[in-house]
Amino acid sequence: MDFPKLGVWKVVFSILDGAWVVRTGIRTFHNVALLWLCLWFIMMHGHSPQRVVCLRKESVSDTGGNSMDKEDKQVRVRFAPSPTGALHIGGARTAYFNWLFARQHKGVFVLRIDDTDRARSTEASYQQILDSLRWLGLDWDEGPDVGGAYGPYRQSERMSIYTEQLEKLKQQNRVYPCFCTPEELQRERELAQREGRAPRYSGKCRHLSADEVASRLAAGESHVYRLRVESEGETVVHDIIRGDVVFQNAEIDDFIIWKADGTPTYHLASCIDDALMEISHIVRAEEHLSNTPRHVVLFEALGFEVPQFAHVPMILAPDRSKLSKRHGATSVSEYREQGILPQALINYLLLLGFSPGEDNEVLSREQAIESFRLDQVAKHAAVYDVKKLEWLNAQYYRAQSPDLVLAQAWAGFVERGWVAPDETNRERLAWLRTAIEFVLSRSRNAADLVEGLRYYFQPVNAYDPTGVKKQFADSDVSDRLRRIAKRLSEVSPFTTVVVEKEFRSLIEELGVKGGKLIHPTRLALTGVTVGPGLFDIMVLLGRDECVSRLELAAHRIETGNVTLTQ
RNA sequence: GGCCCCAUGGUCAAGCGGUUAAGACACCGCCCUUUCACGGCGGUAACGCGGGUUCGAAUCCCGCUGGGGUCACCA
Repeated sequence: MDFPKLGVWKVVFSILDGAWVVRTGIRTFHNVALLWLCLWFIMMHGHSPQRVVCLRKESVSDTGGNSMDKEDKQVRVRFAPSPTGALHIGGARTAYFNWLFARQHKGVFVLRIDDTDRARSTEASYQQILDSLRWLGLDWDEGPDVGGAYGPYRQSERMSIYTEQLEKLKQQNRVYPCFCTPEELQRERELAQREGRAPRYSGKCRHLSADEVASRLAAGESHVYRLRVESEGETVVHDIIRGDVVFQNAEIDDFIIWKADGTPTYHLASCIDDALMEISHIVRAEEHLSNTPRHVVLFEALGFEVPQFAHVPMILAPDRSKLSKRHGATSVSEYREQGILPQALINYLLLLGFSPGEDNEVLSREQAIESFRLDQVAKHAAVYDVKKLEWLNAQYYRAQSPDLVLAQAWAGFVERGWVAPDETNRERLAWLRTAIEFVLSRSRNAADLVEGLRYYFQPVNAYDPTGVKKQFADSDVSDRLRRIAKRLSEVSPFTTVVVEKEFRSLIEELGVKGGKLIHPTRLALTGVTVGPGLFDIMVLLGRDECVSRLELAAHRIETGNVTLTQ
């Protein structure tokens, strides 16, 4: 929008203002005056109010578009975990946002392993991170295992590249060797802390004479390299989520970019890789925001273009502290072990810090790609809520077909001895499928399913205590159970419709309320008070089993053994 | 402590100067039902505080408070 038009727009908006006043009620003389002014303006210019509204809508859609689409530069984003532990849910979300952004812009999602810390990096962690990402369905286009034109993708394999870039900086006198020992620096930091100063490097080695540097280097004295940072001016980080963030250069000290052991620090390696891998947008956790001015300075020192940044907020524990082990599951693999479905976890992660709009919060990966907007990611940290994750999991879990659930749960069934590993009996499998179908709608996860299925496979050795109090209390309850058993033993065919008919006729004969028979029967048959429809359970259990369980329960009630059994 | 970021119900989160301040989870009722779950209907519950700017502020500005991050030869 060019400048002269702005004035016109201002007037247009004033008119809209006036229209608002009319609708919301005229309260003040001022508003009345404004209304007349508006009417006058409209008449003078021959605009109807509808026309004006129309103009505004156009202006909104003009400025509301996604500016990314206009740039033809390819989107390249990366997720760069350090293999020093499991993939954290915070990391998973960062990876997901990167992935979404890449997929949405038909860009490239790069997986890079930031393992410059050789002491803490482990192969097991590397494998676990890859497994977790795959499980979540976050596929990468370039990475250590799949290769790509910008490899290698493990920093430990890129040492020659870093050395080369360091040489470049040395030649341009952008860095200088620093001989201060860690202990010395530690002492200085502590002193600064005590005196209330910012703990910043003093610059002691910055002005060493060329001779001294040469001789100390020749003597093989241990040293690091620091970047010369201008203390004048300011560095601006353009952040897609937060807008411009300004840092005074005086706040940035001559930070270390090369360690004494001859390896680059994270800052150096990361910037070199991002530049050389032509990363267009760095989407990473908020904890890096404070480091970003250093990175901007580094990119510039290296002579590289500065990529765009987006710092996504952190995920906090319910007490608003940093998420840690004591808050329960924090890694993707733990959720996986707990029976959380990847679709559910990924969906939940999206909702943490982003609102897809509309009312639907249960959305597929494809819908997520479509609705995701990086610039609309929340600025504030989110507290994670297991309850909502579990609810989402239930949504996905129940939506699965019984056959799929059967396949997934099979190993667990075998382990419990509920099915033979090589079961091929058609009736048995169909029966199992039906049992699952009835329990599935009442299950939030695999553990619920197992619980709901238990009594089909195991004898009832305990009865729910509150159920006993309520349903087994009547003096004639054991007698009723025996009569039910007797009646059932004569039912044929033993199918839901027939069983229910017989059951209900017995209710009538006895002249009691349905619940008086139904509830004790359920408890006798399953040991619990909840579950699928009673007649469905009966048919699945089979006539003989029902009869014997009813008689056993009756016997236990009569002998007072009902609460003692284990 | 310096610097940086942030602030709407218990939690997630709409909102972009005029709204009865959405929606979801959780919680509480009611309905459905042989129980439970699902589902349906309804309810409780929020703009951290103080100053401005404005006819009008959750929305813009300043301060405070609170939370978080960072200041490593970790990433």
